Amino acid sequence: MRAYKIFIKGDYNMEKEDFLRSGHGTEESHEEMRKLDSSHEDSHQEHDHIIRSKLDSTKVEMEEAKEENRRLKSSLSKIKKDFDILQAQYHQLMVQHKEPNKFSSKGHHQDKDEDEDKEIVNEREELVSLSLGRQLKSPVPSGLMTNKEEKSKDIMEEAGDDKNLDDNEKSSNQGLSIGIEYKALNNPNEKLDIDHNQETMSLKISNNNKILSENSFGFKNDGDDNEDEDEILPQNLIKKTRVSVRSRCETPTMNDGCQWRKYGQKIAKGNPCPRAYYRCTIAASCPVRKQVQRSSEDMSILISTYEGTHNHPLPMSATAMASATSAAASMLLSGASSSSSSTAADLQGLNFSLSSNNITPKPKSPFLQSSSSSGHPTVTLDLTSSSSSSQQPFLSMLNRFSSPPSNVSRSNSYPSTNLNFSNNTNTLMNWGGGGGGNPNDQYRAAYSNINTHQQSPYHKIIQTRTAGSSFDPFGRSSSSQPLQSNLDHIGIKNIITHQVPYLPAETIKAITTDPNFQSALATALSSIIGGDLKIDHNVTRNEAEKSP
DNA sequence: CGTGTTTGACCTGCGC
DNA sequence: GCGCAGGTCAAACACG
Repeated sequence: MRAYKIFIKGDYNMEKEDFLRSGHGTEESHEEMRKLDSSHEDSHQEHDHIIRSKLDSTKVEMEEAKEENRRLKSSLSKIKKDFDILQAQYHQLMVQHKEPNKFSSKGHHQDKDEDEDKEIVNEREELVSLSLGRQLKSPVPSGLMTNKEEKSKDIMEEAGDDKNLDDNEKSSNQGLSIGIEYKALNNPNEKLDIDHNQETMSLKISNNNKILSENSFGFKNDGDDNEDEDEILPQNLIKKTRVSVRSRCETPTMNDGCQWRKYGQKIAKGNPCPRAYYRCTIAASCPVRKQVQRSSEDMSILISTYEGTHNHPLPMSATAMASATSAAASMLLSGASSSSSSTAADLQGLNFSLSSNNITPKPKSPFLQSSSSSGHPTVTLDLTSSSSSSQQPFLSMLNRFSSPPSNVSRSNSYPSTNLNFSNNTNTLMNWGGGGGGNPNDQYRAAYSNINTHQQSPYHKIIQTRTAGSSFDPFGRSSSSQPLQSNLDHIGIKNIITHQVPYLPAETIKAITTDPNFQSALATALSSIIGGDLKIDHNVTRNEAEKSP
């Protein structure tokens, strides 16, 4: 029996010879040989049968694969249809918003020809920088624009996608554009590459008719311009705006992806906990500072205050933080420049509200917090509020956008914005995980949620991009992205078709309706959430709204 | 030995 | 002008 089995697998002739050599030369052995031959036929048939069965199974698998392909094709076509519809709706919306804003955004640069508009549009579309807030197409911001930004602009003009021109132009007509884009500094042609070792970010903020301020939280490609801008820009007469992040963290410092060096420590008045001073060490000349202090009210709350502008490429996890702080800064600055009335906008369930006057101290929105630290206008990202719905932290977090934080200081010295990204998980403490390491890994980490939680609410935000083009969450144009990226547009309709109920201030409206802003914010949020949170894919926004 | 932290001294801005 | 508090500097120290 053992020999038969060997025949099936092995060399029949060899086994037969061995069998003869083994001394079986009698009739009995002949009988055995006949049995062996017949068994060989049986084994051969068995072999054929196995092959046939394998073929059948392979055919079945192929059929399944074909069916899967058909399903994917159909879903893709459906997505494309949805996308087209949404694109049209977005166009319609933007046209509606375009008319009233036309004057303010183009009022003082009507002499600019259309080519320049398109140029800037392309720039806005493809800038490596994080462009937050309102940006005007005037010679003034060109002074703000660093050489590298101009280079990137040129690069983008080369690689510009005319498909997106209309949308971006409409956005820019509102004087607002928020986007994060990356480029390879050394090789512009690698702009679309996933490798972001050389990615840089910058942030430019300007008003419709005047530059508000060089934002302190974005990332410029050339930090040497800081001083010049400080001299040029009147808004820099006020102290640098800060972003304060309140979070529950047991560790001495919050991992925000940047590398910091401690240079001082002080016992601040009114707080027994010492305040630590850090500066960014990724680049020697980086002016960014960070203060870390525990709250006197709740020792478990860590308050990290950021100030300054990075002048170097950042790790992906740090850019996520930058996105969040930039969004907060944008809120602050837009609020400071807009009318005194409170403003609000509904962004995919994120009730972005903002009020910006120094006259009415009481905030009408969760984001209005008039706080100032040493005369610095301060934006507070509050990550500290506890949540009972741990299963859907992000949804809860979104919902808490409409509830004012209870533990934010307030004063009237400067306008301040408070973003309540409340959550009860310590995963928030890790902005993308790891204080450095391979930027690609961080990039993948930041994307992990996006790719695996396509139905999650923030994923829908992340995937909302300017119509006609495919962007990754960091704003890079990625029309050549693989299928996954295209599929990621699934959620786009949820944001565009969601009508903004009331838009008192066009600035906030423009900010919150700008897909680039949504992307930047979502990027930050996705990094906040990290890979630890499991978002229920089946949760709808209505369900999210039900949660407390 | 290089890098990061600690800590007292010093500088600066603001309010009185 | 003075005092206070926030912020920064830099030498000493610790650590891998």
